[in-house]
Amino acid sequence: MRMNAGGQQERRPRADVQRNRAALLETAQRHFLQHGVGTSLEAVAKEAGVGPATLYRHFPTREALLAAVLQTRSEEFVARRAGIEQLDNAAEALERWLRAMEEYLSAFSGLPDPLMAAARAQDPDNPLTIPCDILISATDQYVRAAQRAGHVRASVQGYDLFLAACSVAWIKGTGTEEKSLDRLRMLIASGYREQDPGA
Amino acid sequence: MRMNAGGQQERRPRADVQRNRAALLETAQRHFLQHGVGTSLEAVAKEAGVGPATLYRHFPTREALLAAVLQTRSEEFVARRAGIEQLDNAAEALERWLRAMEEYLSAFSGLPDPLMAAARAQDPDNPLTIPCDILISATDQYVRAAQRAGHVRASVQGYDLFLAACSVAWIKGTGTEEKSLDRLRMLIASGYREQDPGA
DNA sequence: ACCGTGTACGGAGGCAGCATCCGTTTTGGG
DNA sequence: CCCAAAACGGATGCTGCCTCCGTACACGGT
Repeated sequence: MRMNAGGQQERRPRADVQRNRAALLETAQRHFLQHGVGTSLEAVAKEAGVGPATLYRHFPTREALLAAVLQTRSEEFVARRAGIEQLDNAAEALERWLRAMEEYLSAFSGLPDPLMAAARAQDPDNPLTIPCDILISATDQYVRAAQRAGHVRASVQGYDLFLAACSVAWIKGTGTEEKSLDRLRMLIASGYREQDPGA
Repeated sequence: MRMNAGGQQERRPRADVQRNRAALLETAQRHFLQHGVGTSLEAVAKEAGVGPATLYRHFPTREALLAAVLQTRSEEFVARRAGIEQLDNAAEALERWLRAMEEYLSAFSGLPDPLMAAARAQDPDNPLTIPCDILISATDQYVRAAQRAGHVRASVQGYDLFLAACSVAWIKGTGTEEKSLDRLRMLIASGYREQDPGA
């Protein structure tokens, strides 16, 4: 008899459960991309071909659905991170990481809001808390490395740049044009970079 | 006979209209302060002692109500601006202006979103467009003055710092603690300030 | 003081989205 | 093939948005 870690009976997951879950994730991702994180969950359920109750059974809250969709998206993201970690230039690694994170955060319009809420509350029941903490601690790593190499001011913390990336992602989500965003990114970069003393 | 600018008959505004409008504005401000810009308009109407239709007749959209409430709030704001303009230190004037604007923008949680939408769309029908444009052009003034005095990098535009202020206000609205906000403000200030060449 | 006009009011109602309950269907092990 | 457990999904109640339309009230004139 199948047993799980807790010593209870284990059954192979039912086929319809997996099917529905996959359909929901796929549809939800499309709707999040198109209409932002505030999209109608009823519409998602209908388009996925399930009733509303099925959606809520799989994902009790909007945040849970969001976290699950982000999970599927994070594969590409971690691959990108692996590429970044091979860089020996800590300053460029930080820069690329921030950009990657910003793109991740602006995947769906409105995504930064629930993420910030999760980052603040530290509620273990909020499914977004974990991905959020990962982002913050990773940023801190890159910042420390760049600081050791003398590229970043000592007063800067990883969390600060996480906030900055969230900000840029938020602004991006409001539809601001790319040119303005670029100038804002430059402004932030000027803010955290150690001024070159050899000039 | 009373005439208005268009040459049409003019009547003194009815007493109940003014009363209702004032009650709505007062109640709306309280609700915006307490629950953010997304607060229930039905609840506002009920607490102001009027029907929903009366609210919508006075303020056809949520943005219209928001703009009217902001209007009443802006008196204190312009007074503050008058105080700033008397400063002869352009760098400090800019700094104080940015801080004043940030506080104005974070008066109600969620306020930056509709404001950014108005800033982007430039829709003349959106009642938030005008206050928004005022903020942007004022920021530009302060930036130019500070640049003439050599305190701010030439690459920085007023709109950039408007965006930055919106960002900080947005983050503030998500409930981030003041300590983190201060570090973010420092980061931004380091970003726009001209590095002192005499060091 | 009263009256008529036109302006403003507000309850009722249609609509959309959220979240849940419970009778029914599906699934897969025995 | 059967049956118990598991999952499904339509129906439902709720809240908030916004509008329509019959009613009440305020104001200017007499």
